[in-house]
Amino acid sequence: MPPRHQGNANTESVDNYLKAILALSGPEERRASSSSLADRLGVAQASVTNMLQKLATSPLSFVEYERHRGVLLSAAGKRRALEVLRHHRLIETFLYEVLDYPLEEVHEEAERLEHFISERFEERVAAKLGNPKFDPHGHCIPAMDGKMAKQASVPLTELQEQGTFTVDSISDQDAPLLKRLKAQGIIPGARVHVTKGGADDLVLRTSAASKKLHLSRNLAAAVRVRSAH
Amino acid sequence: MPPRHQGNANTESVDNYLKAILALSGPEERRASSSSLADRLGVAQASVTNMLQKLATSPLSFVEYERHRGVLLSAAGKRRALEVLRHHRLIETFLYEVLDYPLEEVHEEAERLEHFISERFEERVAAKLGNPKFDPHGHCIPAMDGKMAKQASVPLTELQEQGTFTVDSISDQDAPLLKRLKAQGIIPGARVHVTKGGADDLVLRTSAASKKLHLSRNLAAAVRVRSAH
DNA sequence: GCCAATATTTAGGCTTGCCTAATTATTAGG
DNA sequence: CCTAATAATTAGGCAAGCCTAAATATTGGC
Repeated sequence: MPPRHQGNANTESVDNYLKAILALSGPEERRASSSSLADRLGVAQASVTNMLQKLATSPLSFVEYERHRGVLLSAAGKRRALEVLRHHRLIETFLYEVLDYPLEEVHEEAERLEHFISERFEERVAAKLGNPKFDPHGHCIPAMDGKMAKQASVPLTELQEQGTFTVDSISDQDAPLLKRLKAQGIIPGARVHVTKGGADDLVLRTSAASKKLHLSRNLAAAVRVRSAH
Repeated sequence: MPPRHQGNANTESVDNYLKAILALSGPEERRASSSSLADRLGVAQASVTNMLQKLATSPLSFVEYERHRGVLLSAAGKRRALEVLRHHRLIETFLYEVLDYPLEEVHEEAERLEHFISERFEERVAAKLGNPKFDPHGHCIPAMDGKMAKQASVPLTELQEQGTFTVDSISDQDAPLLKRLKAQGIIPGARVHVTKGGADDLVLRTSAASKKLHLSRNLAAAVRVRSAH
């Protein structure tokens, strides 16, 4: 059979570009620069330009791209990116809840599998888990129609006042770091009392251990909190 | 980072060639011909020759290949093929047992995912399932060390005598066909009484429905039985 | 408003794995 | 045992995605 050659299909690589654009655009949907994409994806800048040109040209038109001006997801692109994100977070939840993975290992596995599961798999996993709204890092799982709740949390590093907060989510980007947070009881849902809000040395207390904790900027940046109820 | 370029790594494609060679070699470990591989993999013969040459040349040496004489798995190749087969069958079992997939859908999903799961995933799934020995089609799941029980069953089409048998396994290759077998109660473990052994029209009775069943050659070839206890 | 620093794009190449068409081996029949 | 049919290989190409190096835009500082 001749290759489908449908412009530019849903390959793993395309999915990864779309996901990266989604992440870099943020809630305000800023244009993402080629270099930021190259950074995030770990490829050369030229590769990014190349792919963006292909994506922009493709009849599927996942992106709106202008030379030297960065890129933005189209409606179709956003839909696809959110679908992959949904896959990712459902898989993470599944690995954690059903297969008892250690929290810090779910991301890497999900990153690989998200590209290859079928609609049926997605549906069955969601059903098994009771259509969860959040993954084990506390991140919101996009609904099937792509709708996703807005984030009302703030990184620990940007906290304005001291006080008591609930851990909303922790970053999945760095496994060893995540493991350290976990070891100190900083997981989604945990209560933290922040007693010193310096940018470089955050002091807090968790409800688990009553000892004071010092968080480096690194660690603190990986934690988002919201007001405690 | 420079590409690993380690001769010929464990790509999806390589895995599929190794699996196909394993299947075509059979228990007697016959040499597999290029054309049979091309057939099974749905690629051109030239593609097979090409890949076999690469595999044979690679330092990993997964195969023993001789021009015009077909190919055989090396110890390393067999090890790898059995690992992928283990992945495949564990995933099938998992989809069936844990995610409640319809039997006829597990194969296709497993065929895709088998290449991408980690060792951890394999280990966790096996644990969750209690280290199963058989997949839902009745096929033996290779152990971690590659050991696999010998098959003591025979296809319905090669039955010498009439009598009562236990369904050992049913083929996973053709989903619609599998669905028809399932609908007639012919699934692993079912008891069948074969009353007429003609090659083209097999007549039998299952313990479920007491009506007589006629199986076409197609269907019968997809069923393996063993003596009933 | 110009120029250097930085960001981006173009040009040209590479590997993987596939393809078709043409060629060469092997094998089976008379 | 030779030839025709069949099987396998070689030759030459293509698309996807990546790369480096060279060229070109954009931008911030003076």
